[in-house]
Amino acid sequence: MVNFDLGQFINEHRKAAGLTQIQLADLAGIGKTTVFDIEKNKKSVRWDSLMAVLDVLNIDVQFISPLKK
Amino acid sequence: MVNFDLGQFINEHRKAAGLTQIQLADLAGIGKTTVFDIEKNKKSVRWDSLMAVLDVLNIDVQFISPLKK
DNA sequence: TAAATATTACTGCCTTAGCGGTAATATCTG
DNA sequence: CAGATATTACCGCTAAGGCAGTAATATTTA
Repeated sequence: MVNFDLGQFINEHRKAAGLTQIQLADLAGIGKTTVFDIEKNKKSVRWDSLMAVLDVLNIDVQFISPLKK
Repeated sequence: MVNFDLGQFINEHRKAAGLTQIQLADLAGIGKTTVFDIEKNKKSVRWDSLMAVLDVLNIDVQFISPLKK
């Protein structure tokens, strides 16, 4: 997961879903600017904004640690 | 990953690491208030703040989707 | 129990993410 | 190519996240 390009990952999934940035923004309930920022790997976006996008694109998030849970 | 309690997950890892909230905040380069908010599952925190905490605690993030990568 | 430490909560200030509107490119499509 | 569509970029405004300081509880430890 080092240097993982989340922006590109999301971009690919958005296009695979046949959505424009504006459509994705509307579905996620956020602004188009934020979608653009996320795909450009802006790190200071809000966690819930990112989650909303991942949810629309059916992308799951997993937290892995040596202290397996 | 439905209804995953990230706040508690982080709380457990912080204690396993023997860190107080203030120590974790300092190591992550963020304020103690933010660490508190994260452990309380505040969703509107910034993505980079959360990442900084996960990094200190050696927790990896993985994004999973049907369109396997 | 008492003292020390940690967590939770609240306050006010400052910074900035998020936003829509707009426009300039870039890309797709007939 | 020309038109339509999409992406990228920039602009101010506003709401709210982040912060240190402080204090009230809660927890731990001697």
